[in-house]
Amino acid sequence: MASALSHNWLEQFQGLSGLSDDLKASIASRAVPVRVAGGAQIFGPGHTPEYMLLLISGRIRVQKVSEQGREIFLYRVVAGESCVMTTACLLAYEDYQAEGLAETDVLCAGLPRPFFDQLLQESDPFRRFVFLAYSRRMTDLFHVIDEVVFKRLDIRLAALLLRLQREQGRRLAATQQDLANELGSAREVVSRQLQEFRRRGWVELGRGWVEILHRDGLESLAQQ
Amino acid sequence: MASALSHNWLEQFQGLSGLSDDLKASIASRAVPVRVAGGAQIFGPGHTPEYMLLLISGRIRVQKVSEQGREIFLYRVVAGESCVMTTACLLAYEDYQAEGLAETDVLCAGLPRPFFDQLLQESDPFRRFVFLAYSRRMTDLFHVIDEVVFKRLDIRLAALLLRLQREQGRRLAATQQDLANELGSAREVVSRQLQEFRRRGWVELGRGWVEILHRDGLESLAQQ
DNA sequence: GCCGTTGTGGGACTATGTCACGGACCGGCA
DNA sequence: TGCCGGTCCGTGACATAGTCCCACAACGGC
Repeated sequence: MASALSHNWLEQFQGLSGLSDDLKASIASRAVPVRVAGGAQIFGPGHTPEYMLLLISGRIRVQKVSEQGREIFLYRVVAGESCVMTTACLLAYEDYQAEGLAETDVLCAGLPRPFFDQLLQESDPFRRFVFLAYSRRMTDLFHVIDEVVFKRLDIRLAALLLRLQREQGRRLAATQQDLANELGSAREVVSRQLQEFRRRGWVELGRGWVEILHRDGLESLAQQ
Repeated sequence: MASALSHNWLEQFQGLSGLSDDLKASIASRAVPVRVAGGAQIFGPGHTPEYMLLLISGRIRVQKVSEQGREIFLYRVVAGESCVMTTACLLAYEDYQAEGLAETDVLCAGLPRPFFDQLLQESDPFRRFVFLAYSRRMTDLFHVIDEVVFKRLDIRLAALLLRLQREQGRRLAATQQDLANELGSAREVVSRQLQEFRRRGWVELGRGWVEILHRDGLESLAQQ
């Protein structure tokens, strides 16, 4: 099984580079490959994982969904990071009211619970790695709260478009519903706001895409 | 110094009751009393604590403040809990965009950083205690996001009044500004909403207080 | 082509946040 | 006692955001 993981996958995890060679070898031999198809749920209500997951490739989107079906994006786990929510599920027994979705096909190294415990006990750097991951996510959540509570939607939308542009290039493949979900808002609101951006000549719109014409306008708005 | 802590303060920390007697004795001997006056900041931008704090008495309010001065309450640390944000400051080096205020005079047992590391290494229950505290706070933050993004303000206000009533009794000592800060909203909005509750006969209002007349109305609203 | 599904635009209304103002209440002080 | 400044509260007018509803265009399967 473990042979399905490339021999040096551990190297991409920054915080784990400080581990002793012994420990690295031990992790490499005990880690189990975990594959998840794009679109599948990795954790969520009634879905407790058995391994601590270290993300080797792919993206995991962590979000919250309301009873009425509105969504909000919380943070994204990318290659080289661990999924602390699965860690949290392993360690505590709280019910998590958030869900993690594989945005793409995902490959993880899974550390079985007892081995994870052992690592926490034996390795100072490993502990630091886990706690740092926790702290990062808390910081992400603080940021979400800050945006949602204190920032205006046009500013947040402009910032989102700029972020997506950095990832995808000038032409963004996203429906207005996708954008609304990312922001925790409603499609209609995003639609109206995009119209306003279009009137100002900042973007062009189409079915399922947004094209950025003038970054400057968006940027001056976003940095407020 | 340590003599200023009562000999059995450790007992009120549920998760630590599973520690060996040796370890308990060791903690008791190494813990340092940390006192903070009501109103003072315990952590915040540019304020890194030197100890992991176990809260023996008093309350800590963790909140976020916007540039325009609006506030939102995130969670509260009460006696028998640890302050994970100080833990986070100890372990990681992230900048925390939240602040912790002593709501009352506060007495903590402070564990020095090296001793804290040692405990994490040696004690399974202690690790569990720390991780559980982290997970609780993440859950709290999820809850805040859920409320802020998806719930209507009248529902949140009703729930807040009911919570405060459980803590304070029928007559709540709080200005409308206090309530607004708790919710991350504006005083005027809270004012208008309270007027509506008054028109319905659910509350009576005064300068600096709110009196609950009919829990039922508030409850039926709050549980939506 | 037809047709169901999805995505977009927009009108009407409600909910929430902001700004501005005045008035009520409070404690200190002459 | 009456004045006075600070704090707290109520409210109108307006801006922003969310909800509900409907029309229609684009798309894909047939």
